[in-house]
Amino acid sequence: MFRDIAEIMSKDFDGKEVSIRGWIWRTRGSGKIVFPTMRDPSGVIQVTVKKGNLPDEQFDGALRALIESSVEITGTVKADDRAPGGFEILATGFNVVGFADAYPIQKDQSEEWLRENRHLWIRSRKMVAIMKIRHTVVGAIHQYFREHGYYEFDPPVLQPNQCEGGSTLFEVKYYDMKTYLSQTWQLYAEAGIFALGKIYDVAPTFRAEKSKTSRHLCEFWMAEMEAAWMQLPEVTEVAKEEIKFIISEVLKNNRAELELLERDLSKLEVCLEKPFPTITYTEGLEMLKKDGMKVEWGKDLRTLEEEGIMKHFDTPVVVTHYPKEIMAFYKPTDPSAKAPGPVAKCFDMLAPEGGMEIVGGSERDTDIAELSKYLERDGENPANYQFYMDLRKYGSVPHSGYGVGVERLIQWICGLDNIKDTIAFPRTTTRITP
RNA sequence: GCCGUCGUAGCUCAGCCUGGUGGAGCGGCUGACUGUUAAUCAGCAGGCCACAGGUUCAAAUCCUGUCGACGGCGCCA
Repeated sequence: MFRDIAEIMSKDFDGKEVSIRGWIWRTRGSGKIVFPTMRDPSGVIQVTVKKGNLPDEQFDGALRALIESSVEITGTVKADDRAPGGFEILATGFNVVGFADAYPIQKDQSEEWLRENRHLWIRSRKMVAIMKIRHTVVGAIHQYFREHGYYEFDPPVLQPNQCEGGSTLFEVKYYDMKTYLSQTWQLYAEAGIFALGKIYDVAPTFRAEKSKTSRHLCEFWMAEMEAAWMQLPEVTEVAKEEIKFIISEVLKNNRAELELLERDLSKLEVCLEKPFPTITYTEGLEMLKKDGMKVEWGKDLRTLEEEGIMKHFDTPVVVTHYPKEIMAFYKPTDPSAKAPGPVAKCFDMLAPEGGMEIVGGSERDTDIAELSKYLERDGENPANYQFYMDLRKYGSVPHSGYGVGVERLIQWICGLDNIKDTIAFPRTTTRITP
């Protein structure tokens, strides 16, 4: 019976014989003794292989096996202060299943090299920790929505229309026609709510933005929700509650991983203790003006400005009511809002420690004339949105939704410099391999 | 799209300013060592100096162009 390494790193196993299997993480040897440190998905443990304790050909195998060789080991667990982690296995059997070539990833590595060798780098302790946290985050999203009466609803990935701006679409050959990879599920979600009421999904999203930043991927996962009858004030509260739940699940399940990533846990814990504030775009600008920043009403918040606003907060913040003119066509004007110009019933959620946008959402416009006007503004033909307009003709209701950038959320939760580390195989403007 | 940085051994880099026989560390291989934590010590192998032109007696080094990678901005999640 093979056991997980994490399981045997305790006093209960001290002195007992165990078998493990995994890969050589580090190794060091002399003519008579070898110290391979083994890893498996659960953890690492040092193994001590002494000549004479096992057949000579197995000792020779231990001496010859390079990093990442796959091995089955039998031996006795011993507490030993000289071993990293406090426990080691004194080997009596060492069966090399697959000898590894010289491993290309060593101690001095450039970011570029690690991306070139991502298929191997995901074995690293750092990537394993991040992928385990990702597992918790995505699981929490499903759990949150299912426990709150939402149905999972899957939209098509191949879509004929734009939604967030035509220049950022990936075009796909579709028999003798052309179509595009999904930028959002939104148009289809707005149809789905008339059947299911409250829906959500977690799905891949494709945007051909030419963004070369540490916060952008061309292929990323978006966790979206859409709900009939829901209006802006309510939907922002749903978003806050969802994010809070995700953070609590990560803190509950992934403390060891966060510590391995050297994440300051207090930055996450404070988010469970306090409510997330809601401010308007206009109020945000006032804060920036008080800080001496030059800002102009009517322009979108830039990275610098989002960072400036978030200096005042240590939890995520919802910013509502951005200027109507700079928003996507489906975000409706809020006639009752007090602002220097027309503003939309929309919101972003900004993360602390830098002001990254982790959520974007809005109420959806139900006025066919308004929708047509703003589609034309964007150079689109409203006739191509027949099905979308139909939704306003057959029992229209107020409704709202938002999308969470899964990788952005993970990046902030893990405290990572670069979003490319939040996903096993990142797709960027310049990389589609491995 | 704009701005910036960088392409030299399998990896990480020095050398370039001031042109003159290509260097180090790590990794690999051989050998020594029965407690290593990025082991140590001795030796060996390993290079179209991104590519293409140009200047020069002579180019990794100077000039021009191309390609590639990375980062920042804008835009977005």
